[in-house]
Amino acid sequence: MTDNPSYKERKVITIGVVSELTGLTERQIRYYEERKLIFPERSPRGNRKYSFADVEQLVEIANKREEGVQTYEIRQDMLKAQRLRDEKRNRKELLRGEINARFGIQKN
Amino acid sequence: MTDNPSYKERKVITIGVVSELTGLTERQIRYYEERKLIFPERSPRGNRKYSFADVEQLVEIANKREEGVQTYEIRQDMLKAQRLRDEKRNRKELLRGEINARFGIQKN
DNA sequence: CGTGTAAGGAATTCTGACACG
DNA sequence: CGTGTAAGGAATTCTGACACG
Repeated sequence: MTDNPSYKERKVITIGVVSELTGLTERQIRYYEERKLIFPERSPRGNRKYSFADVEQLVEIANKREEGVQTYEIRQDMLKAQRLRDEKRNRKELLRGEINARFGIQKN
Repeated sequence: MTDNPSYKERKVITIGVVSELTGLTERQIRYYEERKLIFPERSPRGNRKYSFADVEQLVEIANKREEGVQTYEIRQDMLKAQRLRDEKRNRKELLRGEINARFGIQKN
């Protein structure tokens, strides 16, 4: 209620706390950012801030890494999943557009 | 899913971020703790950690303060609200007990 | 009472780099 | 490639205290 109720997405957690939460070292967390697996925000001074969603993402990355999956592969999988989500969304919009074309504009 | 999905209650936010989020100074935030209006956890070293629920609580406190309400009164209101919640819970349990006494133990 | 501030110290975080493998 | 570590600096946080009102 403060301003945005999506507690899961708000980037408010510092790297030290993320380290505690995930069991990863700060070095690892920064490295995964370098490999474009995670995208923290920055405070005015430059301190990284993560969301709970980021924390979960990091746990998944950690699991993959334990299985020996390289960061490059993890990134490829992420991109693929992203593409699938985008396509799905696009198909939905396309369908909506067709419906509107035939039956006219209507809310919802 | 990491371990506890209650993002709203997890105490993971440092005082600096809470200050940004609420607009309160760190001095004020610490003072409200001294007056028992807010109860952060502590990191191993002693750094305060707050939840989103705490942040919302602080915003409410800030509003009350702007209206001129003193911290003591705010605390009294909090305690009263807590008592009401407790009583409600107790009445519920009492009722459950009576039902069980008459109709025997049953789950739920 | 509620809040600002200067004080001193300890822990945090950041970046770039060297190391190993 | 993925991670550890020492390096140096800047920002963060903590406590206890003095100040004002």
